[in-house]
Amino acid sequence: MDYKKYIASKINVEGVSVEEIASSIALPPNSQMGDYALPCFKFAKALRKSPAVIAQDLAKEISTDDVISEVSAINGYLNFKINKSGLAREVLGRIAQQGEKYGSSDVGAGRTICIDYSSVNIAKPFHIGHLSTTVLGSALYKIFNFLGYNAVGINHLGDYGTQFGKLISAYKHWGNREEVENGGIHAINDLYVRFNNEADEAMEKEAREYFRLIENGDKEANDLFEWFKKLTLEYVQKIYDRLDVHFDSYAGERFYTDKMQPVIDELREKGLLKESNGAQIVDLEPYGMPPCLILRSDGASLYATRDIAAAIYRKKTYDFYKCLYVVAYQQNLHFRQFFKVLELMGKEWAKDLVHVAYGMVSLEDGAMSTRKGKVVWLEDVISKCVEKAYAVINEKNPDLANKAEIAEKVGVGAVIFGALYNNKIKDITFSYDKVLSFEGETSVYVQYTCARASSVLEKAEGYDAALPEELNPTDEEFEVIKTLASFPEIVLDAADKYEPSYIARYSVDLAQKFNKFYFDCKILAAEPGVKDFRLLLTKATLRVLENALGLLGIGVPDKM
RNA sequence: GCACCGUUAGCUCAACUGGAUAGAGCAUUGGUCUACGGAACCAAAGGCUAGGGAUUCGAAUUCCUUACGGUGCACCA
Repeated sequence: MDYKKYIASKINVEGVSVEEIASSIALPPNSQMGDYALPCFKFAKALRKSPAVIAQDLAKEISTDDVISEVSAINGYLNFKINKSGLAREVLGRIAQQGEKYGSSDVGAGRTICIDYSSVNIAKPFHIGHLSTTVLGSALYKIFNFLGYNAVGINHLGDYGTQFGKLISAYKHWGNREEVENGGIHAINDLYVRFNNEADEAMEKEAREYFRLIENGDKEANDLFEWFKKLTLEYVQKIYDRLDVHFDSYAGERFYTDKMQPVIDELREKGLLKESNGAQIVDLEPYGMPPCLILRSDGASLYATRDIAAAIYRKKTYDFYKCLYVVAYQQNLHFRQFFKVLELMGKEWAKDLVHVAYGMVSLEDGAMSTRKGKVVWLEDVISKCVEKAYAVINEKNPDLANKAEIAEKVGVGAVIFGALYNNKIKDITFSYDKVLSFEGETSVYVQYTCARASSVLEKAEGYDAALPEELNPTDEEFEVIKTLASFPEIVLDAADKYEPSYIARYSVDLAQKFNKFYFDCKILAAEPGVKDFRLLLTKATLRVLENALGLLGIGVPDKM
């Protein structure tokens, strides 16, 4: 039940629609005032009465019922308290019935949403800079699916470019099969780094030649490239498995090689292409942007060319409702440019392309630099976190059966949660201290809350799942109930703003309220009727915390 | 130089999108149920929301401006 809408339907203000009123309804700063509030200031002009008088008049008109238990007017606000027993019954009933579907919806039914995220580069290991796009995109993928959309996860592989010519050149000079097989992606990366440090003019020339050979289908060059690609994908798949990240397509840059010419033809046909300093560009001066480069002066295509081709291909293939690009804000201009080019080409769907921009990751002593070896590899961060989780479990709960499995959930959860807890636009300074902190606003805190709840439920050994007619929740209980009730709205907001952090914060908020309840109210020792209610509340909280963390890709152990 | 983003407690961040007394965590100090898991709970202290102007009944939130920081601006992706 939508309480805002219900309340709005009872309020009659001349010339204002029910929807408008519903959207004006806010939550009071503290629950002594009420559960919902309508500020009456904006009606003052139209009604030619003071807000305080309006609120008082409205308060007189509205009768209480089995939903609204109290109406009051304070300082121009119309405050509502809702029937606690009714809300508690309704919410707990719904969670019990919907279970892991609680919070989901069918608002997205029939709509496809493409999400381009993670987009690994072939031959480059994952460092913490890749974490944001991967877990943000993955969370959005899960959230949109949860809301009934058909989400399509796309890993737009970075598998095209002169760097692969460099890599082959480096391999031919310094590498060998055995070393690469054993060393995997890091061995490949070392070769690439060495090329950048040591290559002379001759090798640079050779690299360009190798790249040309890949393009022209040369067998040896392509076999090497495919081998590097295979090793890369095997390596990243292990990380994706641990992070619970999935894709429906791995169509990367190379996939669009033969799809760019039609784009160039179309641009030329529509008179958008212009020559400038030997290159082919789309002039974006009228829109206050630098030109978008389509072809280099040597005729080669560019980043934007492929992205335009990819967008057209995705529209044709998936007929998306929206297409998201989860890419750092560094590339803001690039997205604005090629979105504009598509618009100029007459693609009315260009408005459905969204750059979901997020902040950058740096190290405490400055920006990361692969060449200087100033990098933090993602697999190292994950291992350290899992190791620490294992150590803590060993200390606090040495007799647990499946410690390694639990440590994996806790450690990996901390890595994901740390990347999703803040607004995505904020820059992050990576520090092990922060990631390894297991107290306060962390996934570990939420998981711990779940373990407590599980433990209580286990000890309860059965209870009456039917709620008594009349519940009189305490303040602590009611705070939990209200928070449980708001989950579906939080999921919608998170999708609307492309902000998984809303869900991460919600999970901490719910856990805090539950812990307060847990501390203040005895569950197992409570009198029979109350005990059943509290157990149901505990079970519902556990369910919703699992749903929330699940949307972020974080598992919940029942003991830890 | 131009454009975009950011600036809130000692630190890291919130603030339901313009609403009531700006809230959490960490760190500091002091406390807590003879426990259903102390990875918890409570409390104290900590704020001219970077500065200035404007709009509004009402601004951390919108607009203008200044400062500081980040990012980007033609053949890399």
